[in-house]
Amino acid sequence: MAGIEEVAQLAGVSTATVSRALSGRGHVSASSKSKVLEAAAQLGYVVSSNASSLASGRTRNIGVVIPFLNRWFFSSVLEGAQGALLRRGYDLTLYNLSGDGGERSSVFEHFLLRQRVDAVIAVSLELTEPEVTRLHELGKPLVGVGGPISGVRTLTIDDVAVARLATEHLLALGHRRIAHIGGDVENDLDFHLPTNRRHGYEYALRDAGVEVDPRQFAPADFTIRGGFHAAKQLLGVPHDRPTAIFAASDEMAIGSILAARELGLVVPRDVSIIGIDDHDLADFFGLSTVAQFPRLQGEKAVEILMEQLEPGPDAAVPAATPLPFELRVRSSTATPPA
Amino acid sequence: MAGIEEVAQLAGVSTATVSRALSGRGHVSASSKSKVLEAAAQLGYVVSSNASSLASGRTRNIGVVIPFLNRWFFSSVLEGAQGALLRRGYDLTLYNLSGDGGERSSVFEHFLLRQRVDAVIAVSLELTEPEVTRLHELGKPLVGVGGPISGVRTLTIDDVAVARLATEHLLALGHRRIAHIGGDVENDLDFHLPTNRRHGYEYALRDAGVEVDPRQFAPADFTIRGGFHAAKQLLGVPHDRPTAIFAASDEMAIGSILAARELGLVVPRDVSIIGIDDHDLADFFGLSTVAQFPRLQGEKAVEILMEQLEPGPDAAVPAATPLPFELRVRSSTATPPA
DNA sequence: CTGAAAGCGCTAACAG
DNA sequence: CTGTTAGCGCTTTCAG
Repeated sequence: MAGIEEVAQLAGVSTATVSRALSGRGHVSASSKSKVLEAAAQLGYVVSSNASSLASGRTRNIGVVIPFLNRWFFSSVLEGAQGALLRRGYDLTLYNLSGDGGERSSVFEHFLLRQRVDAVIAVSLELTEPEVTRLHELGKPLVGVGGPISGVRTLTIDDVAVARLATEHLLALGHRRIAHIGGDVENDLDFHLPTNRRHGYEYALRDAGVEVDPRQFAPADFTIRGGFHAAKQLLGVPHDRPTAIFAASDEMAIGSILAARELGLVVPRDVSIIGIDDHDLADFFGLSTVAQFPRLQGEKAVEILMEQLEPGPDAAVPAATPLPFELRVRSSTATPPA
Repeated sequence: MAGIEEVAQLAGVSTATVSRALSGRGHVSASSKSKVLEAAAQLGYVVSSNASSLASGRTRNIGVVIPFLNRWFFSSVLEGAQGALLRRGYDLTLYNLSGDGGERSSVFEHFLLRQRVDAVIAVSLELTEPEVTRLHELGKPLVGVGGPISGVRTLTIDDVAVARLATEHLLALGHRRIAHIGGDVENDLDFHLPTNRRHGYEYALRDAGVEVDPRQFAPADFTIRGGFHAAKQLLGVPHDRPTAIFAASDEMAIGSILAARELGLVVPRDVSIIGIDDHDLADFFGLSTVAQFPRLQGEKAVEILMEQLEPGPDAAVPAATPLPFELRVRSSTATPPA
């Protein structure tokens, strides 16, 4: 491992100049710069991130705290963030808080405070007041994705609007008996999301003059299996079966499609089904859905942090830009049976 | 942020003693230790990882290089590794090489050389000779999971044996016309895996005196969709339809189940289907499979590295322990139709 | 634009 | 068992 000194010697300049040339901060003449670059390349020199961090106080490393790795939304956000960081020369250190409070507090009390990260991205985690405060005290920017954190810049789609759009799609097709599979409010890390989606559904119905029937709601856990069982309940009734189901996630919607099939129902002839996400499998199942773009959300989170960490000339944090979503109509929705 | 000096002062000892007490290396009297611990707790002191790393040469951080985040096997390995590291006080920095060679070389030439990691776990990546050499030169231990890297300790299930077991399960039930959905050798990052599984399948057939028929093979990309299309081909033939399908992954097996259903075939009455993995969804689909345990593989990779990084008294790297796998018979396999 | 030099906060000999 | 002290390798004032 060549050190900065060797590079300086080979380039015929001081270590200070090498540092400036390589990091881009401070002015260096073009000729010095090219000499340094060449010398560094020749020696295969790479800065020691520790020495650099210690001296500068910046780590070029971002912490991502995330509750699941094996769910589409989460892995997509992670992928987006990782890619965006890699492009900017940043590392990503991962904290997967699948577990209990013990793991969680250890991450906050130990890991994040080790000065190993410049900033934190919290995905679908409702941080507590002290957790947020602690990070702020350390001067670490924090941005949330997917769960509202009070007092913190957070990227979330407008869940109410998304759910409303999905429901309105069904209403426009002529459906009136529309069931909803949503989250189990008791058991969710982030109870806002299912609640908001349910509200969007209810607003849409009311606006259309359709009464909200609590029997047309079934809770599930956002998985295919959960959606399957919930849909079985909803579709298994002997009378007044719903003609459509709006599921709060694509996975539950896919479970619903499978449940419908098992009950001998043809989708969309006998029942229409729509979800939210535009999951990898949505296209395969011909599922109509409202797409959100989690990868983009991960990338955007990085952009926001970068503007705080390395304020550019183009200034101005793009305030609360609303996140995009988009209705994708496929073959799981149609007019209700006559 | 309190520093080590303040802790030393409060505890009435030197910084060296604080360092020793907190890191556990070197002897410290019980009384000093408890004073230090208390002082540290009181001040909310946490070591600066950079300063510590710079001085000691150890980072307590492991790099994980992985090609996918959104596939069950990969996210499970990652989860296992993350958990095991967290428990030991290590961080995990993630390098997701979904992309082309550019990204890849940048990770190897830049990121991994920044001295930010003590060791590397490479998941299903065939590292090139120079990449391995480079890491070795730096004295960074390296362990592979899931793809054979020449000259490197690698954790992989015995793919031949696993495939053989799955196939033998079908043979034992009385099947003779057994199709196989495997990898597309052209397009795989790791072509060994599909090849080995195909070999296992063929060996099992031969040992049972069944001729291998190349028309009973269909390539796919390890996804549900891919398995669906491949199975359609295999099951759609008008004559001599296979009575069983062995898919090289559960996702492809699930695709096959869906394809069979669409063709009006009842599983397992008309066709038996078995996969490999024990994917999250396997149970839901009643899929018989050979379970591998990717989480465990991630954890084990960490253990191996730890023994190199912090050689314990219990010494001895547990050499090439074979990884466990296990036949799980559910409801997708049965005797062939009469 | 460039160089000299003072640390960044901790660890690891080395003495004692 | 504990304190003293010299760095770890780089960045960044501060002069020039």
